[in-house]
Amino acid sequence: MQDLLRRFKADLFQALAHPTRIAIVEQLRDGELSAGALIERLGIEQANASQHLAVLRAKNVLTNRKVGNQVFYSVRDRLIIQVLDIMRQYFHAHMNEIVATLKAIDKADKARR
Amino acid sequence: MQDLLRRFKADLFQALAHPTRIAIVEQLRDGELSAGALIERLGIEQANASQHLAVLRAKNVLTNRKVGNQVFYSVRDRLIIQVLDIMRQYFHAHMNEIVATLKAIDKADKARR
DNA sequence: ATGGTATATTCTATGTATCGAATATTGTTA
DNA sequence: TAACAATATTCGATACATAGAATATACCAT
Repeated sequence: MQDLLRRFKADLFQALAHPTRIAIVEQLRDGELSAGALIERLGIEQANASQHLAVLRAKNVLTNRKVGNQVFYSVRDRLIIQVLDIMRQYFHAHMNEIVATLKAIDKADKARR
Repeated sequence: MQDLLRRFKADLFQALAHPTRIAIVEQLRDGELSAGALIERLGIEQANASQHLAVLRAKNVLTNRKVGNQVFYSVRDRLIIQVLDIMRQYFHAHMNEIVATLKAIDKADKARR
């Protein structure tokens, strides 16, 4: 059981472990949005957005409701948003090192291209 | 910047997105432990533990200090533990569905073998 | 120096995640 | 019904993550 619980948590973290999916959740912080609105705001491919939304749906991070042609998404439980807020605190607490790390990542990224 | 921040958050979630790594962080909740002690408590391969510890170190979730032959690990910032605590709340809030999901996962796992 | 213990790293095989392109589905409107 | 709009799914290529086996490193004791 303890073990299953850990797998569940890991699964949930996995669901959030992508910048685009974080962006989606952040966009939904203040209420629901249609898939189309999300795509527009994030400026990403429709198929890609839909795939990420599917991940978040599968892990029950988001719920959706259909209204005619459109699908509106919202965050199912604000605890998820709370987690993101703590992450923000964490970020502020460790700004210095983090910025250094980010720069390193960015540099590595550019080198790879 | 907003973008880099999201990548940072995603990275941190990624670091926590494995049951073994969650178990490690949970073991360290009340203070530091040596790598050996962790391995013993979790009952996993030495090399595997070391790899997971490397991930957690790389993302600055853990810090370590050497004492002679041994390396003691601890959680760098209790905010991380707070995140896990919120996950626990989340778990309790959605117990029913989660248990169903876990069973499904388990079943799929067994079918795969 | 030699051997032993604790931990880390590298290698390799396998599985999982991601993207964009193409296609399918569902609902709406003419 | 046909055409269109919004969203979802499937596919194929590439990248990333994981486990275990083998090997390396660091420190201690003799």
